[in-house]
Amino acid sequence: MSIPSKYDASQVEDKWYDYWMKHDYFHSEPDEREPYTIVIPPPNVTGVLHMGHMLNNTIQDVLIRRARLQGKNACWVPGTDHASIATEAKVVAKLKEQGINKNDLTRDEFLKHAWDWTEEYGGVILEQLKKLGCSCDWQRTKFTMDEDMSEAVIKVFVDLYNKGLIYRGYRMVNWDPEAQTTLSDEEVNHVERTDKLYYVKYQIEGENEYVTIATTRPETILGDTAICVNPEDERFTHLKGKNVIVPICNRVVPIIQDSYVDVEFGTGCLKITPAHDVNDKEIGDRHNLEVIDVLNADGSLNSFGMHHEGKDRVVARKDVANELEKLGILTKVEDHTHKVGTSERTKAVIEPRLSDQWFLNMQDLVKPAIKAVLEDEDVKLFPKRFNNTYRHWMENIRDWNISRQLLWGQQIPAYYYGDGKNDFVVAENIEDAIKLANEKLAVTSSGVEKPITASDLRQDTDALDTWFSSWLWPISVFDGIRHPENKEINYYYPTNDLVTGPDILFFWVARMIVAGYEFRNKKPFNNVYLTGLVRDKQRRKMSKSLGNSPDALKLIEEYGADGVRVGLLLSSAAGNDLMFDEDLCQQGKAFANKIWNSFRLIKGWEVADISQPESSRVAIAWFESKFQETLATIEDHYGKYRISDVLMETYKLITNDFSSWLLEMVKPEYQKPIDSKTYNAVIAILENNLKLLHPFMPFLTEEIWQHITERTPEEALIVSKWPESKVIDTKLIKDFDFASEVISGIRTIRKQKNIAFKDAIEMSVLDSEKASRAFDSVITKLGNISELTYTDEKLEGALTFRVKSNEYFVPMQGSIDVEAEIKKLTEELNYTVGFLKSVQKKLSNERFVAGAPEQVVASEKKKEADALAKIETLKASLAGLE
RNA sequence: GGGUCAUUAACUCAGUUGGUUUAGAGUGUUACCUUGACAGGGUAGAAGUCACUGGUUCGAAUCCAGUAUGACCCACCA
Repeated sequence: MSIPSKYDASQVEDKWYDYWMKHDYFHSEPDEREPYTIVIPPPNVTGVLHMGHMLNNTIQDVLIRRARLQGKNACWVPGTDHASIATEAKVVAKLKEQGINKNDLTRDEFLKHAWDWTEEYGGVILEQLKKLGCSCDWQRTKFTMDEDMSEAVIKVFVDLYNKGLIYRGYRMVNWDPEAQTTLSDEEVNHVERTDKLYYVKYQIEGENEYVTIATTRPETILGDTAICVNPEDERFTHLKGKNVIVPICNRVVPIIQDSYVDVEFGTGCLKITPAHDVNDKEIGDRHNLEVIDVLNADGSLNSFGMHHEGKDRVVARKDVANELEKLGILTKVEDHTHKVGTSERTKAVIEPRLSDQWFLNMQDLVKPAIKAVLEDEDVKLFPKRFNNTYRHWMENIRDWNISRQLLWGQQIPAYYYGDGKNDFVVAENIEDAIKLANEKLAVTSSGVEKPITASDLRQDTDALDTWFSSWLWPISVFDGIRHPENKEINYYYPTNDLVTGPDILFFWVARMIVAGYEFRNKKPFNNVYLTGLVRDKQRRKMSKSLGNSPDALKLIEEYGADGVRVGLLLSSAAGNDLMFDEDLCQQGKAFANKIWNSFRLIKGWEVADISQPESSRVAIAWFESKFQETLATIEDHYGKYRISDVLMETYKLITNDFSSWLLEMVKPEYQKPIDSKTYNAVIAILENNLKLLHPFMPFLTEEIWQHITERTPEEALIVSKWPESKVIDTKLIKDFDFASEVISGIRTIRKQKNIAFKDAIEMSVLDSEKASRAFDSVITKLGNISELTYTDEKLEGALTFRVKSNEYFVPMQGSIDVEAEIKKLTEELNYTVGFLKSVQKKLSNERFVAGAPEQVVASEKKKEADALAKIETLKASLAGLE
């Protein structure tokens, strides 16, 4: 069989993915083995793969494949999130294109459209993950709106309501006028921008005097119900108890005093609009002020806007300002830079708005989750510094607004039966609701009227926040809410690792920990690996809006999934941002090709029943130790989630130790056969290398694995066994390092003198080091030394080089460039003398000798002795030349 | 306004509790060699006052304080 010299990923990747799928290697069922579980951070069902997904799913796949090789029962649960606000926005936009207005549709009609959309585009992203090589258990694919998942959400809502933790309240919430829904505090981003600050004077009732206030939002003047000053502010003491006239609407409102007002800011005089500002609302509550809401749900002014009614708030702002100017009471306009809340999803400017919403009281829920992370380290965050962020958020947590004025999501299971504020019941289904409603009526009303039936009940029209379903994800994918004692949840939960971006630490990670303790009394996962953001070369965040994110599938097409995976992981320390550069994928691709060709070389050898050369024997013994050393380092890195370090170690092992050294050492002469003992050992080594590499480059490694020899499906690499740790022969490794320096020396001389490798040379050694001779056969082979001899005295008229204090002589015919030799020796001497000085400086410092640990002093003395010995040989050589 | 993190070679990053050579890796770069594994491979080399200023110490890239620059997070000053 001839093997192509170029590795072609496109020919290989789909083949092996199908093969693994066909043999169910991604699928997991509970058994007696130790489980290793990851639940995927479910991407938006209608989303497409971007670089962030590629990064964190590659990491998850690395972890899961390694666990599988370690013989654990590896289970990676994939799925998607219904992402209520984002998906609904897309559906609404699509309907609009078709000339359909959402408001003309019934709830069921709209949901039908949304489901159609989900079925059409949903899951595209999961197909893309397959291209990346992700070994998810696809039989377990979940969607946050699956019937069982929704049931769990509803059950949890009812449970929390019955515990008194969920309540309905008329509160100031974040209103997104574009999506026309409320948002939780976490969904609001504060962005800096420069607006106008308008100074407006209000007339004091019955007097020809004015007070001036400053506002960025003149349109809300129409909702003013007071003017407020600081009671300490002497400039305004004379105004106490007086009223002012609100411009335009000419409402008479009181001047009140509250210490909230900052004397320094603006005019020191604050207009109070309780309906449109959180602080104003609080002040209003303290002073029993009227609340006048001037805005409609879409952000336009309502009838309180008078002749500005119907105008959008932004338009109205200018118009009102103009009107104020005409009235001659706009005294000043200046630029003002401040932070404005915007919607995370729609980017619309958020309006604080009073409305009836559902809230979850977080105060007590959060307690076990704080303890778990910060005190017990039951859940560990990587990198650890996120503990601080976590603490800050958790300790300052406020009640969670969980209702959304959306249709796409789990409908809130509250049923209203009357007009009163408390005429509702919360139940998992309508039957329970009827029962509960009747019970409640029997208690509250004296005369029993006719019993309530289904038609008397109206279900709350709001849906739940998306995160109210995804916070259950690690539990609900195993049906642990509905059936808390089922076999799966008991086996797979808590999961092992969670890999996600720090941007959803609050949205999701923290809330999952809360949910875990509340509903299972157990953490949802042991470790959280927070990846960095993927940035471009100019350090900009990769985002759709900037258009700087490369097309994931195109990258895979060009470099192969393995190449892209390697490219992404080559430089991504946990929690640090990743500067993505396509060149790294190119490096990944070249690496794949390199491994492919090393395999080609081995496969091309003819094997014969001949004796094993000493050089091969020792080379193999060395590599086996080197491999073990690397394996130990790798295990350590894995334990610390230093995934890119794992990859770099593996990369060096394969390109340096394996390809550049081992293969060169055991390579038979051209067109001569290799002995079977060496061949078999090299194959075994190659197989172990493939195992280390498989988590990173699953396709390439499986391809080579299957090329090495015929394998049954059970013998596939993906389900083979991770290499065992053995004792490391450190002496052998050290001896080899020494030998490799000798070989380097020979190569340097060959290069300087232009001696072709095919011309054998002699070499003799003055072995003051008493160096190990274990690798002499290797030195002879790789240096092409015809005769290696040990001598007691310097060899005149030869080229020399030194390793430590050993001297090596290569006799030369013809003249030697004495000048160059002297120069070289002098340079080396100077360096060594300089080095000696720095060591001696330390040693002559009494306080160092007295203060430093014995071990350190000893090592410094050894350095001194080594340097002195080397200087001696250098000086002697120089003297010989001159 | 509060907080977290970063700043080491041209680039991307290591450098673990201060002491294994006068700071490392991968990529890139330079010179030469090589067309019998390798969209290349090999060999050798160049390249860094470890952001800055002080301090602690026998000894600091590493610990402390401050400064500068950048990034991110949190926060209801109109």
